[in-house]
Amino acid sequence: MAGPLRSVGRVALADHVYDALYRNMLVGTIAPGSRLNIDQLARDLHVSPTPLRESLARLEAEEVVVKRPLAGYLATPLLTRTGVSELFDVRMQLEPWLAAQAADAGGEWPDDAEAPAPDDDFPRLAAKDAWFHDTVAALAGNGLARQALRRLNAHFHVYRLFARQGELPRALGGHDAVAAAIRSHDRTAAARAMRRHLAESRKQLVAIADA
Amino acid sequence: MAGPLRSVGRVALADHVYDALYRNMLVGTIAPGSRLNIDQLARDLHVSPTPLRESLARLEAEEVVVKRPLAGYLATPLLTRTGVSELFDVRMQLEPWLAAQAADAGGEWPDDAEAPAPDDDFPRLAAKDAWFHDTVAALAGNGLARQALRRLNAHFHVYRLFARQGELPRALGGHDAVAAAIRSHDRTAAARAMRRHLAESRKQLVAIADA
DNA sequence: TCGCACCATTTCCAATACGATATCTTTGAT
DNA sequence: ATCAAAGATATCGTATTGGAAATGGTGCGA
Repeated sequence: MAGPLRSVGRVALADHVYDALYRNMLVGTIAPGSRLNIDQLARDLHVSPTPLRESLARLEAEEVVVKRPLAGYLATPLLTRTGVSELFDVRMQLEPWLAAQAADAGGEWPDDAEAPAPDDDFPRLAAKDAWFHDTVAALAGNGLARQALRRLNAHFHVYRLFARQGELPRALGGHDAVAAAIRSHDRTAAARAMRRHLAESRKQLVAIADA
Repeated sequence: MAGPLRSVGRVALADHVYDALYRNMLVGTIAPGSRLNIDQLARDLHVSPTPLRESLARLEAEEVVVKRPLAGYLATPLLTRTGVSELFDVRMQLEPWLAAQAADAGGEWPDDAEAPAPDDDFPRLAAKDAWFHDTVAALAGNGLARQALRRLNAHFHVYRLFARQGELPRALGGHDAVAAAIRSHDRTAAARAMRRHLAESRKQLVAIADA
């Protein structure tokens, strides 16, 4: 017996390859805009081209890489200033609403929330940031919205921009206010706190992203 | 000048396979929830398994198919009532705003807009619906929002639901009002018209989708 | 010196075959 | 009829091949 028990962990090799590529692009081992040589990557990751191509297809669907037909894949270039602007315009439409929904919902803000620490490195900060926003979406109870938000890869783009400047985000303190509002089930306060947090992040990012 | 001119047409076979699968799922040749046998599909489409796996990986990232590791791919099941509800909640956050932005923007509503006709079949209606909403997003000038909207695959899910009932959507008349408001650059009217249109569609769909 | 065309190399893309492993189905026993 | 085991089937990853296109470098000509 033991039931399905299937979704404990991923089993497909392509999923691990996907994670490896994603992480390497996040931390800059694979630079934005650089070409992705399939054969070379296959050697480096010790896999055959097949799961690699599969991973790249998925990454392409998420706009983490771009595909030039018959010319290979590229790591998606850094967001320009207008790109940052567009990204935060979309987030501004979704996330305050999600925060409000989360405050309404019955669920409670998890206790094991680890606040971003000053000595966190980029990957850890990115993970915590992604976790925070994803948790808000999860509490809101709209799976599709959560997916849509996830697919924006906001933390991915944001942290690559920070990494270029060697600068660290200052706006992550805003997480507390949002969490507090959700905990006290205050709809409008949650939306407002999220709006403030996003506006803060946006301000710092447009200053970083030129062009 | 003249630019690369490269993206005139797709060249990768996997892209054609992707389109074929998508279309077959839209019109019901591949039923919702049915299994997708890779070898069989490869024979039917006269391609090798290689581009098929790539296409399926992309479709999986877009949630058009679901992957059960070591057990193959499934055509995504029909949206349940809560799924429809979630979908339209997200659209309600994005599309009225996009319509308002489109009304603000300098661009004009294209003349060659073909209104949905009563004798259109499902694929044609789905195409026109998708075109309409995508055009609004395009005029809004936010490429990321447009992508995010596209990735929701709203018309895909909606038309599969209609197809099951053999029923045709009644709410497509609302397109006119939105287009008119955009043409006259009336922000609030555009948003309101889009909101009405979505509410109308939603009403008809939740009636169709049980569970 | 600069631009352009040409050519060789590299790379992508698809096809094919095979082995290992997990799942699905069917058969058979209780 | 229910359950379990065994065979059949499919997925998954590997390895390799060949063709076609794009890239990068070289040399010629203006």
